[in-house]
Amino acid sequence: MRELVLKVFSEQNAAISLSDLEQKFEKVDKVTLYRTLKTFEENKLIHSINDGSGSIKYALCRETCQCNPEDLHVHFFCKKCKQTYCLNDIPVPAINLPVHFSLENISMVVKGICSNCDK
Amino acid sequence: MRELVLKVFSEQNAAISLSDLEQKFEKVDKVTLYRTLKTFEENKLIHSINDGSGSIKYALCRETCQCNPEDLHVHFFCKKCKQTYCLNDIPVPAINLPVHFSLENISMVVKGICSNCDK
DNA sequence: ATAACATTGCAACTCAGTTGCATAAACTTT
DNA sequence: AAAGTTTATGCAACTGAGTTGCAATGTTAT
Repeated sequence: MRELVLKVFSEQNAAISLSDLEQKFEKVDKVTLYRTLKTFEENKLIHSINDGSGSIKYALCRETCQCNPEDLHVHFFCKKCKQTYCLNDIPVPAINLPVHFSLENISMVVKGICSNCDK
Repeated sequence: MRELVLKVFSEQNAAISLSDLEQKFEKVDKVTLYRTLKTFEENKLIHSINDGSGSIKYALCRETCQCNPEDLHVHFFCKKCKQTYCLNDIPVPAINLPVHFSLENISMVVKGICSNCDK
């Protein structure tokens, strides 16, 4: 099962939600896929993206990714096709936090229209 | 009712979720508060923040805010006190999107420990 | 073959957000 | 002031994502 899920991810260029996954496998239980995603996430094969759409999306991490702040990239949510994309080439800019604020993680999601839908 | 809700917001320095609000008014229906939040948001009195905690938080907009990309500031979610704060003084940095990507909105949420909990 | 462990599926639940409908309150118009 | 219209509130009920417990099935090691 995990191999199949991994295959789906590698063939996909947009991020995937649990229910997206469910629809790719008609006869697999949601819970199985849920747990697969959790396992993958724990092992840093995939990372989760909260794009504000109401469901958490997941996308493959790159080989070197340790999900540290310096590994993070910007995500893009297209309002038209409702897809979320990793902008792997755009790192999340560093932020100067106020004093005594520690940084563990940054999430940056841009909303707009993607190049495909813009035509 | 709306006046009371607005008062809660103005007395609060962290963002508030619907269920936070519910607890501030023991005998007001959740739906009323829900609709109040929606109305406030439409009229740009408050803005919503998706901090990944599972519930949408709201905080007062500043007088001049039109919720345009250039009005946006960074938000901070403290893992310890579970509060979300507007870092009003830290604007969301501009991003160079790939060609043909249009920008409508950016959300930037930093996770870590806030100055209060860091002591 | 048996025991130990891992994976899957079913049912059921939580919790946030949401909608419809009925009632109640507040204005408008005559 | 009475009748009508609009607006606000409350109740019930639902959706959809995410989650948990437990039983059944499959896999691996002894």
